[in-house]
Amino acid sequence: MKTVTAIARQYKVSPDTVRHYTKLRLLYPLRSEENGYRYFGTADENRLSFVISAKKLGFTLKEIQNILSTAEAGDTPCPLVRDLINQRLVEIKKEMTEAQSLVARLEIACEEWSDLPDRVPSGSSICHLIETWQNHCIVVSSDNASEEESNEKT
Amino acid sequence: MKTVTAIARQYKVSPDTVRHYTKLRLLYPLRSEENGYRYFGTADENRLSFVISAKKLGFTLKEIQNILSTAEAGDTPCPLVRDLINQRLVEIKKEMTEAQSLVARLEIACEEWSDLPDRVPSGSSICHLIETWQNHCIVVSSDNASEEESNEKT
DNA sequence: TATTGACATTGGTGTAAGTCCTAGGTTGTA
DNA sequence: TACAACCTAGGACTTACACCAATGTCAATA
Repeated sequence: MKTVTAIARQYKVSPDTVRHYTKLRLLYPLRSEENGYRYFGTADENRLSFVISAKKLGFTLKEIQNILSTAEAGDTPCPLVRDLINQRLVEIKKEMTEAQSLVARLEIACEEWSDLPDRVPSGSSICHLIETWQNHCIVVSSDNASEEESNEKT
Repeated sequence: MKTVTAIARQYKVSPDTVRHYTKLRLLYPLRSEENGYRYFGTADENRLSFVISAKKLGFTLKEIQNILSTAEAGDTPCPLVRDLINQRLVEIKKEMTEAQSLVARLEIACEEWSDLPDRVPSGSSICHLIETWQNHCIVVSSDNASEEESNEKT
């Protein structure tokens, strides 16, 4: 049975985060009748571990809540939760691919930026970094002109 | 010269986001004297494009602000900004590696979860998903016990 | 035993990066 | 001229916390 700080330290999150998750019922520690302290057991440790990982995959706490309560019902995931997870997995894979190319571009742009020490601000283009960035962007932005995602209300 | 909605639509963000960035001086459109409308030129388009990408790499708007103003000073990046970028690049590469293994684990755990339809809640372990998750976690969590990152105040 | 220091509690405020809403002004097309 | 689709400002709401302040608890030590 661990206290807030103990479990927080172990999982490398802040005590405030642990309290926050407890408030949202992602964790449900025992409560000492005596002093009101929260005490966390191994079930909570496992939940916390899952929450942390799921967050890294971009799930919101609400979604994680959803997944956990379904999971703890003991049965198979309901189609809704299955879809939620699978959608997120597809998304994150896409994001990772994009991030990879962005990393590459930023590395190039940043290098070229510092390799052009005294180029005079040449009228139209003031910013070397952005300029270089755009140069290495052309391929990406051209197939950017396609359809897909909108920014409507859900 | 594009209006808020026009540029927002082009870069697949919300008009509110564009206004937000404008308020933070990440973009600086012309303002019509007549009706107060914001009008964005190609320089702003380039900035917006950079902001969006940088955000995907996990930079905060404040950091992006910082990078942009240094960059637009026309010279090479100051060591501070260089460090900022390089640190973030290192971090994101780490995060991506971790995310990859998390994706793999979640896929496995989720599959096994739905493949165990009617296992009776067996006393101690109520949750199939978490259980499976933990099983595939052991390797990771064992070298988790090392030193490194703390959660102190900066 | 008294006193530290490091913990615990609640409740409240602050932050980032937006979203959403209200209330009203503008523009362009039918 | 009416209507849809835009524009403005301002303020409230959201998520996932962080950071107080005031106060209570506990274990070790002087």
